[in-house]
Formats: sequence, C-alpha cells, structure tokens
Amino acid sequence: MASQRGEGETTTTPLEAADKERARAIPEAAVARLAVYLRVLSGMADQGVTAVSSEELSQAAGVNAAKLRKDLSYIGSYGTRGVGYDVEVLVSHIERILGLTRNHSVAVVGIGNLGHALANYGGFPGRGFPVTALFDVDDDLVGIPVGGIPVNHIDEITSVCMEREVSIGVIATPPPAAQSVCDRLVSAGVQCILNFAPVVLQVPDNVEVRKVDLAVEMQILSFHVARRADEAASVSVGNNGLGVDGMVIRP
Amino acid sequence: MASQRGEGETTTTPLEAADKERARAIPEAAVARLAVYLRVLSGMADQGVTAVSSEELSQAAGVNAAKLRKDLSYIGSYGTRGVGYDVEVLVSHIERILGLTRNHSVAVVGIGNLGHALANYGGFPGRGFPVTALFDVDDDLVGIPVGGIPVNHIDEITSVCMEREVSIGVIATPPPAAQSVCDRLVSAGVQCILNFAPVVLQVPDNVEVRKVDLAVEMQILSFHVARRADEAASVSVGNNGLGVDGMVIRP
DNA sequence: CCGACTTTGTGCATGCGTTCACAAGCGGTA
DNA sequence: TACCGCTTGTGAACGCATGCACAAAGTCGG
Repeated sequence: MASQRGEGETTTTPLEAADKERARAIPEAAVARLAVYLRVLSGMADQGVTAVSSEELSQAAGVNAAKLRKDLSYIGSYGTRGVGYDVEVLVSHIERILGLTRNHSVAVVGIGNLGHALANYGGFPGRGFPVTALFDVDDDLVGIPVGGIPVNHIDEITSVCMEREVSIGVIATPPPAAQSVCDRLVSAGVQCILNFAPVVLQVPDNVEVRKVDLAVEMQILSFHVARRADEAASVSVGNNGLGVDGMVIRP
Repeated sequence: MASQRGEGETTTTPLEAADKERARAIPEAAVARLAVYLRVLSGMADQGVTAVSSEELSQAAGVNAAKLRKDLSYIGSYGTRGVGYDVEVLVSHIERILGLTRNHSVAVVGIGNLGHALANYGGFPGRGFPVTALFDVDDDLVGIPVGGIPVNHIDEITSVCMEREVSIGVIATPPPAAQSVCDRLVSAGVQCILNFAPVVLQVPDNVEVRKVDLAVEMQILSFHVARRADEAASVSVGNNGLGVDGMVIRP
C-alpha cells in the first residue's frame, strides 16, 4: 500500500511526505536541471544574494524561464509572486528532493588515469558524495592510498561495499572488465552505477545506470562539425568571418 | 525505397549528397545512439561477425529493436529484408554520417587530474580524434610533454588552435577559468566544445557545447537512491532478496 | 486602503521522440 | 517458378517535454 495518499490528511509527516510523493512525478530531464539550478543558487548564496527571479535564475542556468518555473513547480510552490524566490529556501528544497540531505558513499573501481582523477576529487564538488572505497586488479596498487583512501583488490568489492554501505559505484575500468565489475557491485547491493567504460552494461531492473561516454560525446560533436561543414558548403562559401578552414566538401 | 523519391534526380553526387541532406533531419537523440551502435558493430566486426539482425544489434546496444531500425532508417536503407544488416556496410555508413571519415583535431585545456587522464587517452578510443594541443596556466607545466604532446601556455590558445586547425576543444579547467577559456577557443574558430567544468557556458549560436557534469550525474543518482528508499519504505519492508541493508527511513 | 505593477504558477497547444503494428521485400525451398 | 517465412522500413498513435500566454497572488507607492 502506498501509505495513505487520501489527497487530504497530511497528518503523518507534515512536509517530508508530500515531497516524497511528488518525487515520483518529476520528469527525468527536470531532475538533471534541478541539479544545475542548485549549483547556480549555491553560487548566488555564497555571494550574498538572498532573492532571485525566475528570469535571472533561468538565464544563469541557460534555460527558458517558463521551463525553470515548471521545473520548480514539480517540487512545490516556494516562490513569492511579484518578488521571486528566496535563494536559501530554494536551495534547501532542491537538496531535499535530490536526496542530498544524506551522504552517499561512493566506490570507485579502476584506478587508472581516470580513476585517479576521480579519487582525487575527494568527495565530489558540492560535497555530499564521500569516496569511501577504491578498487583495482593491479596488486601493485593495492594498499597504496589515493586521495587519502587505500586501494583494495577488486575481489573485495562485495564485502567492502556492503560493509561501508556504498550506495553509488563508479566504474572506471577498461571495457572488458566493466560488466564483471558491474555484476559484483550489484551483488553487493549497489543500486546506482556511474559507468565511464564504453560498454553497454546489463543490469537488473532495480539498478540505475548512468553512463558517461567520452567517445560518444566526441562523435556527437564530430557529427555537428560535419553538418556545419556541409551547410557552409551548400549554402555558399563559408560565411563565418574566421578562417576555420575553408575545406571543400564536394568532389 | 527512399533513394529517389519523386523530386529525385540524384544526378549531382550519387551517394554523399543524399547522406548530407539527411544529416540535418537526424534527431539529436538518435545521433547519440548511432555512436553506440557503431561501437557495438565494430566489436562484432572484430570478432568476424558479418551480418546482424535488428533484434541482435538492439539487444547488444540496450535499446528497443524498433527504435534501432528507425534510427538506422534516418541514415538510409542499408538492410536486407529477411536477412538483416551487413556489419561492414553499416559501420562505414554510420562512420560517414558521424563525420568520422575525417580526423578531428582535439585540444585539451586544463592539465590537472582530469586533463592528464584525457591527454593520456592519446587519440580517443575508436581513433579519429587525435589530441594535438594541450594548455594550462601553470608555467611549471608548460613545455612538459603529457601523453606525448607538450603543454602550451593558455595564452597561446588562439594562435595554436588556429594553426593546428583544432575542431574540438575540451575544457577541463577549474570552474572560474572555464568561461574565459571557452571565449578564447571560440575566437580561435573552434565550433565544438566538450565542457567538463561545472559551469554553464555562454557561447554564440554557431558553437556547439556538450557538457559532462560529474556532480550533476551524481546528484541524479542520489535522487534515484532517495526515490528507491522511499518506495521501499512506503510499500513495505524491502522486497529484494539481497541484504542491501535494511535501513529505516522514517524517524 | 486602494490601485497598479511585478512575478509566479499552470492550463493548453505544439513539437519531438518512442513504440506499435503491419505491409513490403527478399532469400530459401520445393 | 511460385510459395513461405523472416526481417526490414515506416505510417500512425501515443506520451513526454517544451514554450506560450494568462490568471492568480503578492508587493509597493500614493
């Protein structure tokens, strides 16, 4: 039973419960933007800004003002008409919706170039994500501290992750190892995975995977380079003042 | 068969021109998936697979079979009904659409932990993206080769990028430097930027920016952790066989 | 205390992307 | 050659996300 959502009766938990109900209805795309708003707002708060309008905030976040308001409406109505939003209030509400009121322990697997970089971030930008475990297959790395945390052997993933209650696993291994590492993380109860390996991971339904694929990003950009080159070539001779390189496409 | 559709007359350039016209119509989301298909197909080709059905390919790429066929239809009809797709043929067509027949020179700005990792990739996975220039503000780094390429000072961005015809700029600097670096890249004629800095970049319309934001990715995962925790708490006591950890949410 | 101005919150229309379902087309087989 | 089964390619329906435009709601000045 989904607790009791009888439209009325918020007698149980005055505020939290309402948020949690709403969380399910927030579009995925909006969640990503909320994280961006949060960062912008945090920056504003640091500079002593206490209030902001949807117009200002939307420009700083690089989105449409109406979209921003709609996104904020998903988490509730915390603005004041005619005035705008209170920065502090908005920050705390977004943090709660995103689950940032709790710490999320992170494990990084694969301590190569990228793994090093990730480990050295040392609790990701905008705290709340302490890295509590590192893993690698290389015995020479095991025991050596990186970013203050000693590297464990990859065979220990299951036990260590369960012990330290890791909630997010980061895969920064070479492609062939990724699926196997993923399986181990899953069997350790990790339900959220951030995958840097250029591999399509197979996971059970209850596990959330997000991938960061540099090769794909580069190829998308490549596509746009090609498209621009074509447009420039077919419309007329390059119309950009800069001498990018007037490559001719047609044979 | 969409090859000559009424208005037809593909007399000008038999194949290339048709592709280029189509490129404009490909949805952004499909482009990202095409890059994934390409990788899967390349792997298959390496293993000696010569033909593949949409069903097989879609499973390997982790998408719906119908979606895959529609994505492929954007680039033309290169399958054989009753049989499937020729791997080699598909690879070469996707490569052409994504503009991978040409090399795209890459510049990395900000040689910190992440910049090092990127430079050491040395021509990104699935070649075609040679890193030809590195930049940093730190004078101690200037002149030192990283991944075989000497680091230049950040003030030289404009001249070096124009000289080496850089088409993709990668920003891996600390947040405060990102916008300034971006502006310099743009004034050097770079029209595609991959931004790792947690900053919303302001660029002219003719510049394409893609961002990779680790903090945002983590926070999206955090959101899902929270959502799952709530569901588990409100539905009943954890129903997953694994002993994740029976954390109680309600106070 | 009132009226005018400002900004939020949101119903609605529009467009894009995904999914379904099926006709068209091709190879294999008798 | 004619039929059969398989797989592609795509028209059409659906659903989600975006953007518009305006009423609701609040502040500020007189």
